[in-house]
Amino acid sequence: MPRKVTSACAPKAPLEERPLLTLEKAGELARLFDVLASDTRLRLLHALVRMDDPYMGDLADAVDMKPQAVSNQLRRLVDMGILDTHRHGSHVHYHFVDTCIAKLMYHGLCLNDEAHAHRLVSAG
Amino acid sequence: MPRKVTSACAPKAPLEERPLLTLEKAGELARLFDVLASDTRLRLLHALVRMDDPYMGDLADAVDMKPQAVSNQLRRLVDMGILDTHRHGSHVHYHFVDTCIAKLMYHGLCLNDEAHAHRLVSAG
DNA sequence: TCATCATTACACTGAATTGTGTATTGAAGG
DNA sequence: CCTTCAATACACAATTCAGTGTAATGATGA
Repeated sequence: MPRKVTSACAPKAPLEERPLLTLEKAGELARLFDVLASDTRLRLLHALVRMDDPYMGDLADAVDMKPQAVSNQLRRLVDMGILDTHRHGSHVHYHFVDTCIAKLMYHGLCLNDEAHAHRLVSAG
Repeated sequence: MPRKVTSACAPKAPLEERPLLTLEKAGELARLFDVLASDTRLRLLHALVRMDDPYMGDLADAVDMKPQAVSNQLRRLVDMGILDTHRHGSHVHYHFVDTCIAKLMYHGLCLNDEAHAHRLVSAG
């Protein structure tokens, strides 16, 4: 079995052709989106994309929040399998396990911009 | 006003090149993802993609939930600007305002599948 | 107008989440 | 060994949210 880093999402059957999401599948997916359903986590993830191998303190500075709060959220992201860590001296660095989550964030951002434009057009 | 369904998201600057999300922007985006951070809403949206112009009762049947609960969630989706409604007799039909949200769901689903495969490979 | 059914509004309960404050762990350096 | 600082664990208070049960609205048909 080839050891391959997934950076793109494999093409799958479109939504219309899939059987209705089971409760279990829907629950998994909901937990995934829930990761991105927080302004704090979104900003942390964005900071991670922008910075090069930052450690926790860097991220706390970037989002201007207390280390405890940032550590809490980062731990959630690690538990979810979104991020991974490695120590360097007394500092703990964070990095993405899979960049797909960033792509998802990007898609959401585009959609949000679209919605804004749409509203401006239709509502004036 | 031309009746046009927007189905593609405009290309934008990649995440790395954008300034760090402001609290406001991050909040908007978080609310967007929060819509998809619920197994019930995901299944309702999926049912909407699969069915042709369903009304509330259809959707309640599809997800096997009480009409009140379904109506609550649908109302949230309408308030968010994700769905729109039109009456047909005593029935209220729901449809997407913009299919981008479905694309986002699709991306999330792919990512979830990928993560599963990944886990199977690395953890055995 | 009246009866009936579909849909929605409203108040409520239980569960989950976030950031805070405090205490603890862990590593670097004298 | 001891001090110092980074990072985390833990309990707590405030907030948010989903589904339930009941009541109200709205349309259909006699």
